[in-house]
Amino acid sequence: MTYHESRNTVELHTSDMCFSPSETLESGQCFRFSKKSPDEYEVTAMGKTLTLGGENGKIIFQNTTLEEFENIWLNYFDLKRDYKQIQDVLTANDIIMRDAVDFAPGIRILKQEPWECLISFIISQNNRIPMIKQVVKNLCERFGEMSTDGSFSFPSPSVLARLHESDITECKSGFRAKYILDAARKVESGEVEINGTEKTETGTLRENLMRIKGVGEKVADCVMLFSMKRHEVFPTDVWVKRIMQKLYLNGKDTSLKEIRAYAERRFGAYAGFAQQYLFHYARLNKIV
DNA sequence: CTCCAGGGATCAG
DNA sequence: CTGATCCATGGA
Repeated sequence: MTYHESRNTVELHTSDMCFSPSETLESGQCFRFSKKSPDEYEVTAMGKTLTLGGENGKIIFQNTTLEEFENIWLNYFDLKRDYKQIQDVLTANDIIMRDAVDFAPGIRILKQEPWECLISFIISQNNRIPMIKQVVKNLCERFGEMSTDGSFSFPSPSVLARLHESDITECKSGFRAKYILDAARKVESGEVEINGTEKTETGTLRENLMRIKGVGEKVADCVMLFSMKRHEVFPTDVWVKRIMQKLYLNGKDTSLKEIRAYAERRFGAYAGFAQQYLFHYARLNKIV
């Protein structure tokens, strides 16, 4: 992997072809991005707005510098990790995973900011991706701070904690407004720690997150996988449940708990990567 | 009109 | 502990 800067853009060259901006962004991990052209996405994250595009080993990062690329985007897109090795392990003796990986080999597991990720996945419950994006956008535009480039920051826990539930409902969050408020209060007060949790054991971290109203196992696992590098967890939603039952469990109706346990046993330390390949595969192929 | 969405809280058994 | 029902909102 090599990269170089020229005129406010950074070009990234990879030989393994395990990074696709579209596959990564469209795989349902993050919600503040938009498609600018068939091959260009605008992402707002880490307090920055980035435009990126390209496929097949050559990715262009616009509106950034070499320093910013190395300090922020390399980490955010998890570009230092060897995904070829992960795919090799997952697809060894697994024809199902072979198909899922081949369908979108360019998916990366992002390293998002925990607070934004937490609120995003609280909003995600019983909701659809376009609506989740809209609510997140509303929160940012109403309560975030506008930066010089005109984009909005994600509002901090202290800002949201001081709001009334009705302020949040106006962002079209529906019944989740009280959950967002509870999350803001518990993070703001320090009752639930979401930063500097690297040393916390995954099970303990999950229990802590679930002290927030509106955070169950699935939301907690998404937050841990997409913002805390807990790659051994296997967030089990309806899509993952359906595809696991269909492809791995002979179509037998199986509880979420059992599916999660089965997957964590089968995929081990790479369960989170497997989950993301399977989710994207199931959703875009409309597998029932 | 009805049905449902990257679930979870609540309540019944 | 497991299963059913409800939840705001908007698009199909």
